[in-house]
Amino acid sequence: MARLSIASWNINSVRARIGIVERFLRQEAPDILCLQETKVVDRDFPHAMFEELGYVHRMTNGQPMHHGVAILSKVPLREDRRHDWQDNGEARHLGVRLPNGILLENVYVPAGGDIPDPIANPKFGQKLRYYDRMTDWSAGLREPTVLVGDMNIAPLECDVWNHKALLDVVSHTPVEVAKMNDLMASHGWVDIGRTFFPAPQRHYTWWSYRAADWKASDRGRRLDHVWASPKLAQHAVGYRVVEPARSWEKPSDHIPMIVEFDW
DNA sequence: ATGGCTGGTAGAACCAGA
Repeated sequence: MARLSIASWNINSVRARIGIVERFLRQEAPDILCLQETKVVDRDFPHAMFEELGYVHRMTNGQPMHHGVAILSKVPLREDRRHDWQDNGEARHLGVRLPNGILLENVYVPAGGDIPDPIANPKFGQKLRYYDRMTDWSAGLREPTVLVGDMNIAPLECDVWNHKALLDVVSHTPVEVAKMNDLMASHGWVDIGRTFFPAPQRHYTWWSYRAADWKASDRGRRLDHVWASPKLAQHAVGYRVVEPARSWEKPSDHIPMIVEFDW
């Protein structure tokens, strides 16, 4: 049995936060780190720190200004594919095959704008269609797969600080939750986060920058997720988040998650 | 209490995030 740890973090600019990414890697030393919202084109990706810390296998899928994902790894990676589930050229996915043959999918789902109405707000419709296309892909998936990333939906009542107050807020609307449930059912995905922190436990991964004191108000949401194929999920031996990272210097508004497998 | 913030990029009374 070999142990492998995989971290995922929406970093909100990898260049602006290279210092806390290094702090995280020195402290937690995951084998693989999946980043979302890198906000950097591939030729400007800050490779040096990762190289120094032994993350010598790196794949990036960036674009100017927004979005962007990357996988930094101590173990070899083979690129599998880059899905464009919006079909608009945005850099939101990177899939790789690990040395043991397992697939790792790093996803950054669109936020969906402010208004939860696809007519008034086309971005919301795009988000729903993104889930539909992911579901089409997932339904045909036959291999053991780990899916991590910023799914931009907090599905359970206990995934938000106030269920009733957020029912009309993009990320927690019933139509979004239904789309996420369809996606989960299409492959039998196991929600590793809730396997290790069962509902109704408090478990958040994001807090707005706009709160005067994120910890005191604690108006969090669980937007970031780790999923595994049903049989693979039985090999998950650990899952944790690093909540103190939300208070590190110049933090991301998301915190990192780490999942460990024995296989 | 949907924004009181933040980053990228342009050089803005900008955009996007969620």
